[in-house]
Amino acid sequence: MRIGELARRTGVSERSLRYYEQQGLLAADRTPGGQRDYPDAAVDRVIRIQELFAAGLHSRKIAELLPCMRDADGGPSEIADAKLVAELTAERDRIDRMIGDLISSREVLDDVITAASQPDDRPVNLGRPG
Amino acid sequence: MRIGELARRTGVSERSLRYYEQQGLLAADRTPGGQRDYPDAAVDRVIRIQELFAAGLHSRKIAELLPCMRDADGGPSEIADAKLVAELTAERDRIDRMIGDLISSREVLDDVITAASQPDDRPVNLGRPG
DNA sequence: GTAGGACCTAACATTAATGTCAGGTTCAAG
DNA sequence: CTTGAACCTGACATTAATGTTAGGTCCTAC
Repeated sequence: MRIGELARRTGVSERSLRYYEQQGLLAADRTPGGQRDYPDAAVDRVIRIQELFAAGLHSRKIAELLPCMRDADGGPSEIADAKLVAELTAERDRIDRMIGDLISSREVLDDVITAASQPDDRPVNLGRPG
Repeated sequence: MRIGELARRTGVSERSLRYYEQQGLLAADRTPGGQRDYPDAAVDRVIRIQELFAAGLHSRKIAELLPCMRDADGGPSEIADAKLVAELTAERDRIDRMIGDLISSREVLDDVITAASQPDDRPVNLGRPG
């Protein structure tokens, strides 16, 4: 598929897809005329890349990580070396802390939303009065 | 307490603490000489602010949200209006998606880390051979 | 072959929190 | 008083993904 369709199917801008290629995250064949031609598997890959960005990994680390992932094709094409394992372990720990922060923030938002829906002081009543 | 101690106790840089003040997130009294003087409650507040930043909220939204939070002092000083509730609900949904992404990314990292620790192809063995 | 949409590269802009530096002031201790 | 650490303001820099624009090429349908 070409870049427009991939963008549509992933919700990622064409600009970002080209950036991913530039960063070595996403390869594409080229048509004789020079236009990018992506395999179907690119959809999953792009979604994975977005998740990793959302998790706060930088493109370089994602580039190192991707070849070690098991994708639709089968097993990983590389095994992470000790240095990468150490880095990924640190990232995983950071992600765990981040999840904790997110859960905490979610509660804060939820409290404020709930307080606005129940403006009086009486304790939260989970059932309905009747 | 002064800014240096607050920075030490929260792990947030002095630069960021001043920025939070500038953004209306964190108030401080001033000594006669003009130096910031924070109450003890500032520690919790700064941690909360950091969590909200980590959750991807921008400073302006945090500034609107903070007065509606229940803090150590007691109840919230304001109730979120309908517009803010709508925005916070959208943020909460985004956070939920983000948590999902993070969990997904965490699994990816974990797989790669595990694969590197168990380089052979045999299925994962949770016990020890002996 | 031509029209128009989709695509190409390249360059510059943006955002938002944070880092860093410079030049000056305050504070606590001797 | 003086000294040195801590603090002040203000300005500029950085980062990293993404937006935007310009000027040109490709592709499909007619």
